[in-house]
Amino acid sequence: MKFDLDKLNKVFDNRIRVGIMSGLMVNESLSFNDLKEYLSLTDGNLASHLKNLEESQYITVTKGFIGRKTNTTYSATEEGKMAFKQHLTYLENLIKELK
Amino acid sequence: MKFDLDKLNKVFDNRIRVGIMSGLMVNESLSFNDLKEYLSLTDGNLASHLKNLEESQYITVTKGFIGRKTNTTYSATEEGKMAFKQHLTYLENLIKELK
DNA sequence: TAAAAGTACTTTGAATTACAAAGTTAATTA
DNA sequence: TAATTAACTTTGTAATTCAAAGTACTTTTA
Repeated sequence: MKFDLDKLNKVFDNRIRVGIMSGLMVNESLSFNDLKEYLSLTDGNLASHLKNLEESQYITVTKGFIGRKTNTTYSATEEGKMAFKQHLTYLENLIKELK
Repeated sequence: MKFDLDKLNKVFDNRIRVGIMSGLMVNESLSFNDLKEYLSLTDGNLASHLKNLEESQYITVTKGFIGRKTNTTYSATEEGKMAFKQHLTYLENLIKELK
């Protein structure tokens, strides 16, 4: 039997990106500061993981305002949601096998 | 709400180590070559991930023979099994929340 | 109106991690 | 005795991760 490593998505091989994605699966969108607080990260670290997810086309970025303050929000794309679900499904199957 | 990153075990933040552990959850023990074939890895890469898991005390190493050939086998420790289960349980809860 | 603070980054640099490839040791089989 | 096998270790490079500092722009506060 072979274990197909490629079924586990490399993008999600990181706890922070898993955290971002699960936030964005439950919430239609989250702001930079929401995510920063949600995950207790520094600006730079958060920004770099968001960039990674954006480059993978798993999230989209929308720049807007709340009142007069800038407000950037992030949402999971359909592709991102599917990829994340697939990743979790594969892990879920692992779990089942182990029981 | 906060996402507790520490509930996701850093040791399992890697596909190869997840693969090794799930192999060792299902099989009482596996040889170096079993694992090498199971995961399609080079010797060096496999050895380094095994070392990581051993240092984390999640697996044990037993050096023996099959006939006259050397045969090293690896097994998950109780601690390793628990840690891996906990990791997967936390992911499982994530999955549930997303449904 | 000048200074301080907030938002959302980017840049820099260091530390850690991952990985392939080659080398090693010791036994074994052709 | 030469080649093969097992299980590594070493070496070196590339990629990843992360904090901290810097930036640009706007807004609020003193």
